[in-house]
Amino acid sequence: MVILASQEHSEKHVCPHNKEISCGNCRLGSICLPIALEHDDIVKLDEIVQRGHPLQKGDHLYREGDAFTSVYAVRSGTIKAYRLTGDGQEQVTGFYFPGEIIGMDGISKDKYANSAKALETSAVCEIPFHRLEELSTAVPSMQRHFFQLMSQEITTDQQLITLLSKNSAEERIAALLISISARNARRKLSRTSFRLPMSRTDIGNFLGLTVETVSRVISRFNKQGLITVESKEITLLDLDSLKAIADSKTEF
Amino acid sequence: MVILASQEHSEKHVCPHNKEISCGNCRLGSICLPIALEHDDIVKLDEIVQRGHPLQKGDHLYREGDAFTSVYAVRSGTIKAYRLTGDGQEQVTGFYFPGEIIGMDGISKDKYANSAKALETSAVCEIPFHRLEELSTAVPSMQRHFFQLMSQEITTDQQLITLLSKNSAEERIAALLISISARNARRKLSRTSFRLPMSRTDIGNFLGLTVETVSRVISRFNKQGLITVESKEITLLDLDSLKAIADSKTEF
DNA sequence: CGCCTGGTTGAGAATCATCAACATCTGTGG
DNA sequence: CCACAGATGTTGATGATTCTCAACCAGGCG
Repeated sequence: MVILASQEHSEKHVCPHNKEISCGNCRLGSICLPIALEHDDIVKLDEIVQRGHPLQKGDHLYREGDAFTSVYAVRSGTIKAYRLTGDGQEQVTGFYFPGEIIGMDGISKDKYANSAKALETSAVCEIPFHRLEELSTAVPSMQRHFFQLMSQEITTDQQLITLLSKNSAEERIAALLISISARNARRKLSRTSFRLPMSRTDIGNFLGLTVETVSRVISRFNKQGLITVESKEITLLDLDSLKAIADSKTEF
Repeated sequence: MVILASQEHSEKHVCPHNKEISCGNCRLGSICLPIALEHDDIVKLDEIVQRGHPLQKGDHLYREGDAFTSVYAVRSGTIKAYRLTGDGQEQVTGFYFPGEIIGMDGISKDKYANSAKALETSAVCEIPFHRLEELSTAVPSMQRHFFQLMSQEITTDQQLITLLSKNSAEERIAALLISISARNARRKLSRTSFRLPMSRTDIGNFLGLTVETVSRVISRFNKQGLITVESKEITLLDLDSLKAIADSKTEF
């Protein structure tokens, strides 16, 4: 809160909801596009990126099956990606924080394989894919970077596969907390204290657990003095222990 | 066996182990590269693809952590991708059949995130990535296609996530059998009768189950008359029921 | 021939899901 | 501003699916 307020004062043009932001001065720039682009290339990128698009909590960015047109960089807020199983159950496939790219699953079939929904008020940069393709052809470092982003998504998904396949409820939840913590750190936010933007149901859904189990494990972590919980506000008191639990057998 | 033998007679130059094969006459062509490439472009692709590379059962194509240089198209045989968890356990992340591409996980960090190991005698086409990048820059349809391949890998991984997160042991195994059946069909092989190239351990590892459960479920399917099993030879007797089990709640 | 890996089958244990009751939070309208 | 309703979260008791441990079997290779 304090952080946001101070930013609004000191960096008027970098407010996440300000349309006049550009890739060149975006404070997330080095996260979502950490490439050594020439000035001219950044200008080209700026030209194709469509900003604005403020989403209210619960708004959909796109839905599973919609025609694929764009990928999106999250600028502020949090986006949840999910798909529906045969019987209409939800499977959360990822949470996307500022600086992360969402929508790349749509490329292969020309329609989105997931739905994307704002968990809180959020802003995104829309990047029309056909323009991105053109730019990638023209600017090899852009192509390379986009290949890398997609590859990253693959490895992230594979980590989740491993988590779901091998780890206990406690390990999964510890891993999620650590993951959020690390992603906060990347954005220069607190590594130990944050607000969970998603519901317990979403957490369970993402980690392949029921709400009840999520609730119980979080309570247990709380009692064990590993974390402090106040509804969605979380403080990680013992990062090392949590890491140990998350990586489980790593240690020895 | 019979199929292979007849192919060797009728199509000498299309034998999977024949180095003189080219992308233009590869009988998998339309699977691994289903693009409308111009003749000239196919020639260019041919120039960068390195064939040969016969792998014996157990041979590694690359190992987790190796410097990333190439992606590979499986030409014959089966490749298993896996990563090691903290404590050295294996997590199988995928099985790759002829016509499928493996290694794209290595792009993001310039080193492979998985190890790739031949489950039987296999042949692959090596595609040096920096050459592929150049070709992608020069030939937009090639770039597009490669984006699609990576996106495909993402959606495949997400399907596995859903499977691991929501489905019972029976559902997972039915889904795997159906998946293999479908991939066989794509290669014009039998949809109902095939040899499983992987061990029960690998199956369990892939599906997040123990060997024992895999064995029990397969036995049960056998007793129920859904399949016939003779060690690794599988015949799917009731494809529809299996599909129903795999999609589980889809039906109603 | 016998060892060793891989696979099958059984019995008991453990984790997590399910069912159910209750608490808390949110936001809406009086 | 309070009261209330619906959604969200917590906690408890019970049960099912799957894991673990263990014995045994089969087949391939030296």
